[in-house]
Amino acid sequence: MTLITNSSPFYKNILSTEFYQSKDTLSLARALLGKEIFHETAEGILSGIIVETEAYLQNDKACHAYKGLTARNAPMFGTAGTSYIYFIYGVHHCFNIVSGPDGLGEAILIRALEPKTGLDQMKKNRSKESLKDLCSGPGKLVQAMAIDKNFNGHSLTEPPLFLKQTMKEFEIIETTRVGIGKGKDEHLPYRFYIKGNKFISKP
DNA sequence: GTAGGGATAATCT
DNA sequence: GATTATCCCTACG
Repeated sequence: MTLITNSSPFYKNILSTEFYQSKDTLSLARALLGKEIFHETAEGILSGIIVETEAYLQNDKACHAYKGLTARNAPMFGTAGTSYIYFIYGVHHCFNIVSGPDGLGEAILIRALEPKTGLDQMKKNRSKESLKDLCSGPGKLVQAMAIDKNFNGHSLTEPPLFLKQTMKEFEIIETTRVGIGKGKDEHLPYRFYIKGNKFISKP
């Protein structure tokens, strides 16, 4: 295993707290597209580029924080740029990036990644061979990237789990969110993805 | 290739 | 006791 020190070029271009705090949640959901998530694990480095996001705002009925602070959603009220991870359907975890000022319960769900680094390890984690099956959904990417609930509340400006700038260029498609029930603000156009990218969870 | 439904448990009422 | 920001397998064209 390669030893990486804090002065390594590998840590250049890590997105700072200022990046997350300088935007409202909808703007950040767009800005996160094209950024690359890295996870340093014992089995090596895993990474993927964010190709699909969904925003959840405080005054939005589908938001976990809509009814206020609880034990589960507490990280959503913390500092922008920390992670919020929850368990859903008794089966899957979902990975979110907290947004908005402290005390406001907003976050962005990461719905899909384009796998980049550590492809063999991701295939093992997922028991799938096709690249399209590795990260094309919120539950899938958490499994592929070996993210677990211990990262709930982790600052994404620090290893071993962090985001970096990339040079990617693309067009953004805006549409409605996935899996939102009736009467829960399901019509809001809070889902964003990279036009033409084949690694999104659905068109 | 697509549609339908079951799995499964933390969280909140 | 109901609900849930999902995934995967099976059945059928």
